[in-house]
Amino acid sequence: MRRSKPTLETAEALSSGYHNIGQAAEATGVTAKMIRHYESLGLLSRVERTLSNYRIYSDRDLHVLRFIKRGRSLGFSMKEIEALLGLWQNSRRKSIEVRRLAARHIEELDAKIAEMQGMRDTLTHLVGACHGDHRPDCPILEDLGRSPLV
Amino acid sequence: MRRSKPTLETAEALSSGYHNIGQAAEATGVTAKMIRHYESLGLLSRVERTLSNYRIYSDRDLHVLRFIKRGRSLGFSMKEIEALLGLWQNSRRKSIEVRRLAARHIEELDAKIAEMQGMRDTLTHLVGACHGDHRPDCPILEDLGRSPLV
DNA sequence: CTTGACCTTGCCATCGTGGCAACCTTTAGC
DNA sequence: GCTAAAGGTTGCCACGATGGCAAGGTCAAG
Repeated sequence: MRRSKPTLETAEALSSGYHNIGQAAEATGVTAKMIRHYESLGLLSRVERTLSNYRIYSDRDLHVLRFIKRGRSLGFSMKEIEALLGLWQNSRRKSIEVRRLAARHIEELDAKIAEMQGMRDTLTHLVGACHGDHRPDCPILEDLGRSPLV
Repeated sequence: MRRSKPTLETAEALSSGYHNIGQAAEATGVTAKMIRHYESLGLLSRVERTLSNYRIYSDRDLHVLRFIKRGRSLGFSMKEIEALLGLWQNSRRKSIEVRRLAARHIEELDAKIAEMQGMRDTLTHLVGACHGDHRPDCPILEDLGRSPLV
């Protein structure tokens, strides 16, 4: 069974509201590479293909990609984003589940922030104590090299 | 040329101030795995071996391992630690080089902290606006799913 | 001599992303 | 219609720091 229009389907798709991966990348700010990656993670349901095997994306797919991008920019892991996407697409979700997930993420952020602030404060103190000239003496190295550390 | 004491060398080494990898790990809090890894990165100069191919570590090696561990706990990358170790072991170093390295690291920490605080603040706001009950409505998902985002 | 603890090397996995290679398809210019 | 450029396809390797596992060698105690 031969098609009357050999390989035109790509043009068809693009002119009827669909986008190829480059257009999707530009429209969402997600690189083509990562779009394929998210598909492989199962975050984009059943991506359609043209006759010539090009991926085509609907506006809904772009919406999902922006969702992922926004989730990443808020520091969510791919696993968390997967869960959030599931909730987003489930009209019978309970908002408390979303909030729990976000609250847990805030806790993780707070822990990391506190850890890094501790590093920064220690380093700031050490840098302040280092005269920083041509001489070798340096409290920073003394801290790092102090033996037992305990 | 045969040795008079066949494979005793390991015991010899351990009884003359040297440590095998397990002892070094326990003494420094660095896992045996990571000790080998740091060696492969060239951070531990020429690690000695016993006749039976066991690594043996001097007190100086343990000192280096503690230096690395402390550097990691301050958030330095392995590359930065490599540089710091070089300065530490160079008696003709200039303290300004050490301070520059540390100051740059503080800037990176500050940037990451600011980024994560931004995430946390946004999320805290969203979580505060989410009633978090059995209903599906949720400002968190609305933020993630808001189309153009812009 | 056996057993268990500990050492050796080497490979795979994580997580999110980038890069490259080899090859196929579409598009634009001539 | 041919050709070249642009852009799509898959697949593999890399990062950074760490963990895990497997297969084998070694050591110390019973």
